[in-house]
Amino acid sequence: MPPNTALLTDPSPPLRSDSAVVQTPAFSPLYQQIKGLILQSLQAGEWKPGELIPSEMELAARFKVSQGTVRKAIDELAAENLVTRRQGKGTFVTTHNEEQVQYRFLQLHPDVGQQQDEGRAQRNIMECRRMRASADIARILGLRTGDSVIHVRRVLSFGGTPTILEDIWLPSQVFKGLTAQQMAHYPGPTYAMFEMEYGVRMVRAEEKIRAVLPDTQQAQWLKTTATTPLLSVERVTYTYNDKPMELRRGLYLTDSHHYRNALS
Amino acid sequence: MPPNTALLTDPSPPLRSDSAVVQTPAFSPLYQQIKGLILQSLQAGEWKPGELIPSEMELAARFKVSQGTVRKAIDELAAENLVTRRQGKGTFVTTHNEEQVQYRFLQLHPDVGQQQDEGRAQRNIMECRRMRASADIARILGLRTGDSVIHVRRVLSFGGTPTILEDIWLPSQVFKGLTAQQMAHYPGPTYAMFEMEYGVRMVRAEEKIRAVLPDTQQAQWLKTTATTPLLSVERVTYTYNDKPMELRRGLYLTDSHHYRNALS
DNA sequence: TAGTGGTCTAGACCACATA
DNA sequence: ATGTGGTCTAGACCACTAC
Repeated sequence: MPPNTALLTDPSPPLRSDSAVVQTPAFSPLYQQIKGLILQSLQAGEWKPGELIPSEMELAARFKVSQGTVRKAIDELAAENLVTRRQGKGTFVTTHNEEQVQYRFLQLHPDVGQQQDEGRAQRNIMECRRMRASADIARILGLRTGDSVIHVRRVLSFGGTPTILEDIWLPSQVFKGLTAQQMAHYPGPTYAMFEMEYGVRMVRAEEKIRAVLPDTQQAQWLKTTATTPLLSVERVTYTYNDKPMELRRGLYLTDSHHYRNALS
Repeated sequence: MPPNTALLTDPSPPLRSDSAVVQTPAFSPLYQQIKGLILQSLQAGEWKPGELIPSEMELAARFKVSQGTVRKAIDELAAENLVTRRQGKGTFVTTHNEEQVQYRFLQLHPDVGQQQDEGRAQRNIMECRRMRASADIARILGLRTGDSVIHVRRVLSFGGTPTILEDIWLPSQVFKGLTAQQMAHYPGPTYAMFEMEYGVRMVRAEEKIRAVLPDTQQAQWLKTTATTPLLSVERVTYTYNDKPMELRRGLYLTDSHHYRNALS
């Protein structure tokens, strides 16, 4: 069988939404096409977060390619943290819940002490209501100015010390009916709640970090002074297809915590 | 040929310096062993930064394994940025020089403007001399308190604006004879100079970030005020075998720049 | 045209988990 | 005992680069 023609019988239109870059005649290796098809199934919710996806052999049969090709496709998905392989058990859809790697996107760590003790952060929801998106928030979320968004403001405390003040904006259309109760009482990461309650899987994020001083109101919320410098962390969180689904603007108190980053 | 026995004829002692974790009888896949051998050659300087390493076929013949096994070993080295593959040309030892990805470890980006215009940063060396390592610097660099280290203090300016104040500590034994002239006048990243002049390849780094206020002296150097919050970035840079070879403590002015980070 | 890395296949066997 | 992913091999062909 000639390569690169196998999947043209598949009823999926050639939606190559990679980027706006002009590509050469769009050569795409077979395993990339397979990866795209698996991605579509993930997006469509055929397999839900935490669930087992079909074995490599099954997928190979389904797509009429060799197991090795499916393997390479899954390898890339695993490298992007979209699925998780477990030897002897199978391949699972990655979830923000029930891993030891909870709080994947939170890089703030205590200066001393064992591990991510953040699991038991106290959440204080100060606000949770719909509003109209300002121009810059709309732009970042890919909405139009004035579109409805949900605004959440909360304080996270570790060991009784207020440490993170966060403003979160979410598109109302997707997170319809989100309440302060949900934000406060869901056991586990907020992103796990988004998966369970709204079927939204956050797969990656980008952060811009600065040093700032809080205004008096912010300083009060964090029980600190207006002369205590804070980390300003703006996070844009993306779901499938590089679609932005959340904007967070956080202020981190770094007296006894630090933001950790590994470079390679 | 039974797998996992192929390389025992090689004159390399089983230096498995992975971690202090107790491992099960130390099963190691063939490709990992190959990876280790290639790594040893990189460390030993058999192939220098920027140079072409032997083709997959040659390495396969040398190690008496299949090309596919060598490929998997190189795949991992490429994923760790230790080598760079270029289709049709070969596999090259990654260098901090002569890439478009210069300044690999510098995450500070201008808020506006095209790309990493940082290439033409002005470097102002304020200090470069040997000193005795304090307890905490010695600990971080894996030295003993009082061992000789070279201390460099410099200011980086972008477009005429002082933006980064950095203190750098390096083990004197390795960077013997480093001068302020070298630090100031080498064209290209400092890490490229370390490769060329001292044969030290920095392969990864870890950063701890906080928000701080400068003291009056630091504020003067950055031509700012003592009430302007700054990013404090402590970077430990590692060469092969997870050996720490540099400590940097930087203060970043984030008025018109931000620290960027991608999470996945 | 020759050589490189990149893709694809097929089959064998190993390690791990579960029943 | 069975099924999963993990490793290893061998060979074929493709795409890119250089000569």
